[in-house]
Amino acid sequence: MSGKRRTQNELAEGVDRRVRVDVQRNLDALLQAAKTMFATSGVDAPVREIAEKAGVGVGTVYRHFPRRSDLVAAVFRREIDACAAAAPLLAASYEPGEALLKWIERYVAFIATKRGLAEALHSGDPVFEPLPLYFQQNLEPALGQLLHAAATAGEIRGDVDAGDLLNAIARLSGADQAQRMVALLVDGLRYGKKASSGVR
Amino acid sequence: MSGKRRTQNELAEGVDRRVRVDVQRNLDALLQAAKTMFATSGVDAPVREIAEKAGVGVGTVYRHFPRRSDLVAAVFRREIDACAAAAPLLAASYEPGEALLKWIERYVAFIATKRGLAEALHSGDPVFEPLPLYFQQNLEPALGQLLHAAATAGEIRGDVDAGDLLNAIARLSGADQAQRMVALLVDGLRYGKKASSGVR
DNA sequence: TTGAAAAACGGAACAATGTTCCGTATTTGT
DNA sequence: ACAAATACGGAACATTGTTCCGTTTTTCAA
Repeated sequence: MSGKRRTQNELAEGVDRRVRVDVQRNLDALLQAAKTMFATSGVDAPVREIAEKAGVGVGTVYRHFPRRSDLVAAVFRREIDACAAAAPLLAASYEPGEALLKWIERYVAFIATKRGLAEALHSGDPVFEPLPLYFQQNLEPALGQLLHAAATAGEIRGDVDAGDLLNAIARLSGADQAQRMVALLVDGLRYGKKASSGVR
Repeated sequence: MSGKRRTQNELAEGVDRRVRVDVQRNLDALLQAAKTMFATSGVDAPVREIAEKAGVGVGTVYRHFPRRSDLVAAVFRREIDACAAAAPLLAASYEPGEALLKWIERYVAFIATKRGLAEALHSGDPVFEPLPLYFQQNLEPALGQLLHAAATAGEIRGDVDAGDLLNAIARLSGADQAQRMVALLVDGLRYGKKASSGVR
């Protein structure tokens, strides 16, 4: 016992203790429970209930997610990723205009299942700060591609900002008439398009 | 003193005791305080603070307004009325298309000053039930007139529902890019219009 | 003017929730 | 197997909406 092993409090930097198994287990259970809870009761589901459903104490929740919103963010990150990933797939399978429409449809469906998310997303509440950022960084490029392609193809006008559109749709979704309102917005996209090839 | 006067506990129906002066005074103070509070801190301002600013106890607040949202509703009713009243005025002073645009502008400004209202308005929360109804009943006819007039003049399409548009704008407002998004929505209005007379 | 009934008042007390704290239990590395 | 490190659970605290009730104010008629 003389080599370069680390006794208890020997050093402090560059450790590599592997993550404890219970941590991973609890984190998974938590994320799973939260996902279910958010889908059924909305993003305002009480932390206590989520913790209980996951079989852990609230302390555990808050150690992993300092703020309630961090949990929300974590749960949605996955689905956001999935939604973003759908863009290139659609772009490869359909013509520009069609791909754009289909992706928006997908996006609307995603937002719709998250009762209260759209509201929380952009409502001054500082607690939900991380979410919009992640949304933007991931969904904006995805939509941007589709938008650009469609504009190049002359299907829509070219001066629409992906971020704006993302926000607008998110805000519109959740309403009873969301479908119609989004359709109206999409028509707005076509309003000043340069060519008028594919519109009937 | 024998006529038809009511002694203390004589009858129970059809009384006409005039409203107590303190009631009116407190109600005014409350409405005023709430209005200010909502404008500065948003509609989520704590009841306690509003009560304090008005110089009354929370009990008084709740006697007048059973639910927190009732207070919110009362405060906004006035401004909603004012906004609705602006429609016929604009209609009389401008041509259909112009009047519509100006009113929407007015409406956007109104919504913008109420941080959080747009979100609360249509967010499942049963507490804010009375608001949407009042909005609809007062603003829908107002916008409906303008919409109809503009459609008749061929400035916009004729299949747009006033309620839908009201909701959509309310949801869009509050965002940083609200201006642009609403503009996009308005362009959507013009998309399928029958004639193309006044558009440059 | 006066006094009792009616109405309203203020704020303590209660309930629901987010968040923090800390004594205890679990896991890890030797 | 043991000690240090880490994580755990849940009680306790803070904030806010809402209810309750003893006290105060106002009204009305004599």
